[in-house]
Amino acid sequence: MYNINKDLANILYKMAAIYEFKDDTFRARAYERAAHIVEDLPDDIRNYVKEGKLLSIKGIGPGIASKIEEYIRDGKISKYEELKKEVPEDFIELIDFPGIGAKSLKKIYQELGITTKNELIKALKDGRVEQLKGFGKKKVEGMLKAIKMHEIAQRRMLLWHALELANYIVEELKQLKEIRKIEIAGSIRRRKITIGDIDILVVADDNDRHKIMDFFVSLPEVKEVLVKGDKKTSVIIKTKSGREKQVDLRIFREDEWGAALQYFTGSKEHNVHVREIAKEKGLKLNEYGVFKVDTEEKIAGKTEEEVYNAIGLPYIVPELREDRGEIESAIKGELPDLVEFSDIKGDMHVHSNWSDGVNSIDEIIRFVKEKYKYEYIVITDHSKSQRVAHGLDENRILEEIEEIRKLNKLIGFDFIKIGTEVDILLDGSLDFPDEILAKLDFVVASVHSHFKRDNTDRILKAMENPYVNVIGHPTGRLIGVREGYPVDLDAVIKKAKETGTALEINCQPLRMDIEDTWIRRAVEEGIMLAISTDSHNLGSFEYMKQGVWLARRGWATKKNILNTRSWDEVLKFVNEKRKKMGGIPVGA
DNA sequence: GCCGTTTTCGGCCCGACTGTTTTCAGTCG
Repeated sequence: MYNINKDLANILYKMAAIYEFKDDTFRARAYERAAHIVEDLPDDIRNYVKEGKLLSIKGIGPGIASKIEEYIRDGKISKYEELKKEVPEDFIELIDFPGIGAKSLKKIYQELGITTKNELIKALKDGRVEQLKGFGKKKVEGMLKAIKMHEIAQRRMLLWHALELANYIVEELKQLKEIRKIEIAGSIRRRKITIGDIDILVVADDNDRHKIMDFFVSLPEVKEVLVKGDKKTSVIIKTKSGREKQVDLRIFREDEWGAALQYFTGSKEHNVHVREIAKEKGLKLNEYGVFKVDTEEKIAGKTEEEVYNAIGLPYIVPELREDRGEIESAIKGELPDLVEFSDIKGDMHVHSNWSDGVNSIDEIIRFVKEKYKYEYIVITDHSKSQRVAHGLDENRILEEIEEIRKLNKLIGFDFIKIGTEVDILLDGSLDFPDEILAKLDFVVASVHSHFKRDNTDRILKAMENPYVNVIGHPTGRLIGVREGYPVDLDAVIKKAKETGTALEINCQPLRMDIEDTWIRRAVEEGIMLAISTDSHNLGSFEYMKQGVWLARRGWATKKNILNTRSWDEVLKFVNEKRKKMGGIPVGA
């Protein structure tokens, strides 16, 4: 999906970097904050401008607002064009490399006249930088390493993979009996869909710190030690699949645990906001506890609840900690009661070997009934246009319906519901005629072709079909592989509300589609969401958990999620739409 | 550049680690 917000945010980030270079730290911070806000907006920034609401966004004042307006009007920001001339082009990028700071770059620029990345690398290697006052051998090595490492840091890992890696390290560390508590913090704990690095926190006695850190750096997967102290150690881990990731380990005392967890779970923006509130109340919050500023007396720190309560807030779950209004809601006592995995009653998007799934329906039944407490599974094999996926034609799906009826009879109840993932064709019509769709219990409709064009019209038309219950993976994006196709999700949400159609939260690690900010918009509009695994094999059913996490990051409660309902209630949802849009009710 | 039930000016989160230093600046998260 083409997104002007992301482009604008990028420029604001670059302006922040330039101000950092110019030693204008606070202005840099303001731009960085604004960039972050723009990036997070669910709605197109142009709508805020149109409605004159730009200045009502906290963190955007008259200065940045006028630059945003200029960007929308002229496609550029003249101040940025001006600033770019003051800083070598390569350096704007280099400032954001972890391990290289604006101050060092500035000194190298001023004293050596270096302006490009390649010249910089050369000067670092031939000893010119090392001669500068304040620089030395180690520092030069560090900068070279930072340039090399940048690529690793840029390649963010998918949540599911990062979690597997983090869990493995946790299991290794648990061998040490000196570790009394251990927890994964950072963006993994907040369940962000991609992960930069891994933060692990432990509780141990002061005397055991060295032993733990020594053990940590000696793990066979550790490729490089970046820093090693007795409170904090950072390493680069290389996984069997060749992926490299930074892992930080920090050790705390028992009575600091809650403050440490709170601090290192972040987000940075959430923490800054929380600490501002603490400050207003004459309190100081750091990773060791909550303290009274005047007397230095420690008043909280053992648990996260205690930390939040000490500064007058209720506990805020990690998934909400992004400074997207959760603190204001917490103050008002209006935090949502988020959906949980245990609320899930079924999976509404599953492929069997009738199309491109690996397993037979029988195998799926046995596996799912054993492992999950679901009341139903909807089998949604592909329709005929998906030739590569062995999509079913009209005859084959009728055969599949018969097979499912037989299998349900064997287990004594209708555990398997009959569905399809029907292709939305180029003109917005569907790959099955209504007569076939009317025979099914549940219909997922998805776009699988023409990813370059704006697909809003196709999706809106598909939603008007009385038998379409969910729009599958609404944007079609594959994280780090393919941008989503252009689609106006605001229009889709509006149509969903109008027609009684749900939107999917697709749990596949590469998809995680739709994103949290859009889920939140859907929740605000009161439309229904279905968390679905889109499973093609038995292992994929486990992804339901990360779909629930994503929904939680979008502030979804149980009532927003269609598959927290019993099948009778789902049928009501299906039949309401069929009635409203002129279709035949299920089973009629 | 942004923000404000102590402020429209004067603040802007806070501590660990490293390297280059003899007490601290730079950088990170």
